[in-house]
Amino acid sequence: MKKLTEKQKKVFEFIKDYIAENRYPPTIKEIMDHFSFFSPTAVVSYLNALEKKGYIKRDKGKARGIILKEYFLNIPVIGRIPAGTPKIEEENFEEFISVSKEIFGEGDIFSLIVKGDSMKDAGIFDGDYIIVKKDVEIKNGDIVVIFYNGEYTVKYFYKRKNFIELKPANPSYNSIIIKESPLITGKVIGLLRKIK
Amino acid sequence: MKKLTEKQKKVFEFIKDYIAENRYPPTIKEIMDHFSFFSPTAVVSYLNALEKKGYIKRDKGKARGIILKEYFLNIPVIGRIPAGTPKIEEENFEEFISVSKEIFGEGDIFSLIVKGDSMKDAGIFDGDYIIVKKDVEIKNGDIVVIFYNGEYTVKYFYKRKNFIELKPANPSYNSIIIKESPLITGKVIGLLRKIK
DNA sequence: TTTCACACTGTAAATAATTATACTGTAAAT
DNA sequence: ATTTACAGTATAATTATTTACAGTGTGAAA
Repeated sequence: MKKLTEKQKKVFEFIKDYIAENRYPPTIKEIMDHFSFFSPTAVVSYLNALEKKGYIKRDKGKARGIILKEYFLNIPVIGRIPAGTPKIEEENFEEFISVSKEIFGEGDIFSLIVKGDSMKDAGIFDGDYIIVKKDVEIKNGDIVVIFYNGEYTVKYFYKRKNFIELKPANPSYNSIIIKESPLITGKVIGLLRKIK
Repeated sequence: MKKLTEKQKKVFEFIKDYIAENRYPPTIKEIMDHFSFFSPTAVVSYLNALEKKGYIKRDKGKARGIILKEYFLNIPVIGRIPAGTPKIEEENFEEFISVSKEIFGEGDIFSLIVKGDSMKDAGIFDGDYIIVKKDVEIKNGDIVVIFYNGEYTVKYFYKRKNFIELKPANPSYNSIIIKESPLITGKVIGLLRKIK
């Protein structure tokens, strides 16, 4: 991404701050007033520069049509998965986790609430929100969400010679060994925890 | 919070979806068009109902001045704290973590990136983003961020009879015992992890 | 070293388009 | 009896765009 000049940076920062405070973008006039410009054209030239350099996108003709490129990913949280429900597609989530795109990237991402302590040595505890990405290549050692025996579980994934090992991160539990190709829902790419 | 009628809910959902998609709120006309209303008054009556019931706030007179009440908390991420810098006030953060307010609540909250494995048995790993809240009461057993010996560290907090124990969650490390009252920066209320 | 293009940073003024509000009225549902 | 759920119309306010003009600095070419 191209570098901004000092003043461009200031304008960009103002837009960010404005959105953080007001939850909607500023108008050209509001930016103009804030910087004590005497003409909206001054602002427009900044917005053009910011857009050209890839920092914002503009919805032309629309009021407050300034969109920050570096922005958020809304992750739907599937609170309770009724055991035996293989479709997370049209889920009835109530919550969203919104995170800067830099954190988890983009893609088909959702969140599950972990039950149990079978992954505790991997730092995944009961009640944690795991961030799961669909449609990614699974490599040995990855933590995956699989649909197995009518339930969703989180395990380490290992492809062995003649079988697949789904290994918990807790010595109290045994690995699950399966012959057939498991129904992998996604790869765990992140975690979010609330601590009381 | 008062319950919404079916149609009010639909309008509210539309506003939420619109914002998720466009990053700025819809105009009255856009809502009107979406629901094929023939008059903006229809929309206004819905917005009034939503505001009265506490679901939105309106910035009167401003274009797209619809604000969702249930919204996000922007947590500044302080990437690297130069050892020996006791002020996190005017920090030079680059990142924000934006989370639904339901997750971590509200308040003076920031995030630090964990270095080291001294809290690994608490499920806090190297590279994790811990969510820290200032100005909260610290109780025994809480995980806290303290400024000690020119550095920030994360430890369990225990107030003993004649001293304070700052205990790591890793048998390889020893507790820090201090007599004087430590400079507690905040309490760890959450965690966010990226998994490669 | 000078010149020239070009990006950056603006002023000024007019216009077009978008957007919100206010008032009046109707009718069904709770 | 009040809330909910609209239509219709008019107007005010907000907001974006466009065109024209100009100074400053920077880097490259001559």
